[in-house]
Amino acid sequence: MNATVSRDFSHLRALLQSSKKVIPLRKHSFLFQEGMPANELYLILSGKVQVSKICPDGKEMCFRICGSGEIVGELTLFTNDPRYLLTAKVIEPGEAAVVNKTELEEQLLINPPLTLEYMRWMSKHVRRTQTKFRDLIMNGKKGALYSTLIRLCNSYGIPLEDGSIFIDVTLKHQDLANFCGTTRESVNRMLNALKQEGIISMKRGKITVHDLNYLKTEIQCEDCPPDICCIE
Amino acid sequence: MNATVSRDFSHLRALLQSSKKVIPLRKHSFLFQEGMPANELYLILSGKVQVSKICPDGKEMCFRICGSGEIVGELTLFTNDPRYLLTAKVIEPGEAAVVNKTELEEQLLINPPLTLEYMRWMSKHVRRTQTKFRDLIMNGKKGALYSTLIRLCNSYGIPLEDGSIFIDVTLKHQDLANFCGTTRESVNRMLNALKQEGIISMKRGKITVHDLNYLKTEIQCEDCPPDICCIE
DNA sequence: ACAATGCTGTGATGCTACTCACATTGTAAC
DNA sequence: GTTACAATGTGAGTAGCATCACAGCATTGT
Repeated sequence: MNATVSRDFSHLRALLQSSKKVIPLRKHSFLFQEGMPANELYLILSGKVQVSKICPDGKEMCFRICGSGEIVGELTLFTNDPRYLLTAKVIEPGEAAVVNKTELEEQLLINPPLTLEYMRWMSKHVRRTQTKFRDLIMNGKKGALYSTLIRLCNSYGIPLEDGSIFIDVTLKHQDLANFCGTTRESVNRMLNALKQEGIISMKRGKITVHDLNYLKTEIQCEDCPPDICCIE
Repeated sequence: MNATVSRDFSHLRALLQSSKKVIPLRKHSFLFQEGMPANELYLILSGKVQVSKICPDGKEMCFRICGSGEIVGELTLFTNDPRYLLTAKVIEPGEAAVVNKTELEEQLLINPPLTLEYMRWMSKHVRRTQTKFRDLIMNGKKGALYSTLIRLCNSYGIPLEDGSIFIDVTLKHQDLANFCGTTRESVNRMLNALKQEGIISMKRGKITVHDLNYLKTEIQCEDCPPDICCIE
């Protein structure tokens, strides 16, 4: 994942990294919250940040988990809207580089290679979202969960010797439910069913997927490349 | 809607319109289909085109309906993927301007105002998709349908004297179902319930919404601007 | 170590939405 | 107009999920 980011988006990353301002990410703190004035965006250097939308009725919808090398807060670029629409919560401590929004906008307009990278990145973003759409809506809640697990594998999976994939992110059942648009209880039941079948196992809150193919065939996965089929 | 497009995206539109090649859109024909080599994109001059993804099991997921002034096929820009991922079907005859993909890519890199417009457009795209996500996933199938109706009003609604909104697109129940990720029967039942309540009425396959507010409150609409809350 | 708190597991219950089946209505073609 | 076919309407049965309620564990802080 990070390899992909650095290969394809080296200019963008370099620019963001050149930022002098680095801030610590403290667990459970917010990088930004819905409604806050949006003047900057962030490059995650280490740690993990969860981006989600809080609904008026208290429900939460998770969109992304961002790790090292990923950009957060980009949605306010080139819009008139001066406020964040989403909330970014730190789920694993680390550091982030801070970039001024106006500065980046200016750079993007005069630096063709940078422009190209940014456009390429946005295109990918849109394609990712479309595949996710299909998964979350077309195959019921089971499809939504399986898809989320597959995407977690592609984004944060560490291959083990026996072919299993260890997902190196701590997610509560409630968090998974927020990704899938379902309930904690449903996630719990579905995960337990998968455990029974030996498809997955869990240890200290982290999931290992033993049979990724089972998940893929269940949701009629079309084997889109891992840089499309991931947690955005 | 079209007013918005021309105001915000005049450069982009002008470039696309300067294209010498114009093709007719014949009803039920395809502008492109999934898997076809993608070398060009299109500006709809008149008529309407529906963009959707066909799933392996025969189900269809609709993403957009594009009318005059809108750009179709943009997702292949700046990607290595030489093929269309979606299918564009003509649902109302008209004409489209054809633009070479490579040409547009080159233009985009050397023409800053154009670049700016394109990025702005992509940002909007992503934001639209995010709000749609919440609507389709968080409030059940009723939320999905109501959201689709609201978006249709914003994109293709014609205000009537009595405050009602006439949606000027002919959509079968099955098409609406494809937008919502539900079934024809469910759409039928929900629409009939809305008719009973006097919220909507139908005439020759087209819907008139009499009480848009009812739909909005039912899905906890946060009144996002119409250029975000629309059929993409 | 203990209490307090948060997370996970599980049954019971009811609503939501899908499926299947078929009737009715609308529409296009001849 | 008549016929054929497509689209809509509706009932019955069922699967899928949400909800509520509460018990068992695990983690954290003091």
